[in-house]
Amino acid sequence: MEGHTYHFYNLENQLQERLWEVLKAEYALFLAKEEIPLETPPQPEFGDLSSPLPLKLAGTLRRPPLKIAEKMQGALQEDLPPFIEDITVTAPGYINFHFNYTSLARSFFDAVAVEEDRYGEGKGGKGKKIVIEHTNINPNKAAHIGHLRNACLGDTLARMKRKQGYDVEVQNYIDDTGAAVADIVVGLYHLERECPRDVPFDRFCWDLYTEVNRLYEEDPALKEKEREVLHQIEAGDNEVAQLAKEVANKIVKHHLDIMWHMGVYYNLLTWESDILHLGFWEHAFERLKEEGSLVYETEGPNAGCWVVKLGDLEEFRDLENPDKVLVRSNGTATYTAKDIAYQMWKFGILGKDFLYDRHGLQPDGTVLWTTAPYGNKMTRFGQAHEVINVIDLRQKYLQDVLRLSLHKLGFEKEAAHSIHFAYEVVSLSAATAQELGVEVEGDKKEIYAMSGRHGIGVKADDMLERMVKKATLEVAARHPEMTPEEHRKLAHDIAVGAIRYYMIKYNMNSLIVFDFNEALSMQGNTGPYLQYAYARAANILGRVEPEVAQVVDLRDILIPAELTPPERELIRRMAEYPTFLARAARLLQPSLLAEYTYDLAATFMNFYEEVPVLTAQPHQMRFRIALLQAFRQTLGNALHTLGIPALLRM
RNA sequence: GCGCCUGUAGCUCAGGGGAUAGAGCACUGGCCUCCGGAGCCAGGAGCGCAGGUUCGAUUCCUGCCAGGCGCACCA
Repeated sequence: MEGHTYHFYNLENQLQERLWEVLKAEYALFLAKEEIPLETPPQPEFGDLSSPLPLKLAGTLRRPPLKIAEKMQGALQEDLPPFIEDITVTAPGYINFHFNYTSLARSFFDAVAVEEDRYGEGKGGKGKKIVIEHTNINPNKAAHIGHLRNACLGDTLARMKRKQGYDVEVQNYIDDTGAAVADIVVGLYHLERECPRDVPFDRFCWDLYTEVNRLYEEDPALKEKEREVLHQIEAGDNEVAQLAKEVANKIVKHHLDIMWHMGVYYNLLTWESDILHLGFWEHAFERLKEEGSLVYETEGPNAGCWVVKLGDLEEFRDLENPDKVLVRSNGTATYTAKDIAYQMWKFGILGKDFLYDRHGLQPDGTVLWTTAPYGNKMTRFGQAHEVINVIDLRQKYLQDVLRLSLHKLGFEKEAAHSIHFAYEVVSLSAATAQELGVEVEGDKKEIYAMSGRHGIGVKADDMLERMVKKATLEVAARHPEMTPEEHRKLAHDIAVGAIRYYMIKYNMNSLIVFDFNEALSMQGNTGPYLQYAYARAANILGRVEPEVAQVVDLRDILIPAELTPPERELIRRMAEYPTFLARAARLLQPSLLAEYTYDLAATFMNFYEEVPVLTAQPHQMRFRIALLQAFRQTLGNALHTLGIPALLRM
């Protein structure tokens, strides 16, 4: 694509490219470049990177794999990236690439020197806008660790996509008109509960929500009150609706506060009440009726409803009643209907827009906007190429309905660009459930689901506070010279690192069984381990004599012809950062980047133990200082992508 | 009943058609005259079961077993 101007960037892609070319030239074979296998060999004798491609092709080419490997080896040698110094072939048919680490280091140093904190970024997303919706906590109670997983995943995803050049708009949807808020209003208004002065409002609501739901079961008349409140909220312009708005506002404040503590920021708050009052659905309804894609049923189970027919789609064929009702026989819209209108707005195809206002400045210095009943017109929001909804796996069916409905309603492109970022939920281990006072009894279950309705769950700020406390003890023990405030500040950053890493290190299909013991760990494969690696590197660099530091420049530092194994490993890992970042962003898989970053830190830890820096010979010391500078930059960039604070001391 | 997801070391998880399946925790034994021991090195132990496809399966397909979650004119 770019001729043969080699750069270590996407080292693997370049080798795939070369293999592809050779395949074309020698065998007139065309394979998808991503399908050309490359792997890290188990033994150093087999090189640094190798391909079993000949084995794969032996069948189709009807030749012994070893012969194919040898022929390809010959062709490959005619034009090699500078950091490949040798190609060997081993039985039964592997092509092995051996790096020239001095040349690789040169190329890598150049890139870091030029790009600095942008090292590793890509530009594949240039000119494309993505709307990412995450957090979306019902504004009726304190946030818990399940919400934390959602926010950490969503925020990391946003950071990764931004670093691929995408224009990312992060939205946090606030359902301020739903049953959840109504239940709190029932408690405050009808049961006349009051929040004690010394209790944070979100915590008070956590308990109130549980109480109200318990009372519903005992007293059906109270459940009637919920319906009444919902009607009043929808109608607006009354005392109850006002109270609901107040509740939602206060709770959202708490939610934003904890998320900001976690380093999670947003661009826009979208309020369901605005969607409601602006008539998003009614507007969409008219459009869809005009286009004839909605069906009015006159018979069958859905008689009297407007539906979207999903029965002929493969996903829904076997369902008992596959069609989705959007407008009930009483004329009201279902939740899915509103969701469709909202999704249409995100893509800029609704033909209607919100009004906007500044919500305020976030701690990172960016402005948070909000939809508002009496705001201003603005054109910058929505209009996405791609929409990613970060919602747990349990919503899969509904998200499928949403996407397929768009498809059936004639918005094929938008349907194809509607992505459900689905992740498994967080549950509680038996030990943690017990600690929270959940009745464990004799049923011996291993895991306990969290439940807002039943008040079962670990609150996000309890989690953070416990983590901070633990980290404070550690920091205070190590740094008696620092003030308690400094201890607390550092501990906070460590806690954020620990929690964020914990929340994204599992892949999305993996159910997190939350256990305090494990989650509070700061050893091994954890966030603080990454931060510790950074602090150690920074510590060495801080001890470099100024006159030495002056002469170390990544761009012209002399790189020894012979490098030690830990040096080579470190160079290789660092050079892989752009590849991993791009892959994690493309596959929407934050855990891949977490894993990479852990490997990078571990590789450095090994280097740290094995290779002296400040006590080495002058020329070697200078090179190793440069290596550490590059490491600090690379790890720092990776940490930034993960939203984990990089610390000079800890 | 139908659909989706998951079964890998004692525990929590990576990996994924190819050369000896990797981490962390826990356990055992080592490592500070040397840049911070939140660390490093070493050790034991594992792909749910049965078929199939393939030169090659832990990976792909089918069935079974076990667990989780979904399948509204609720939000």
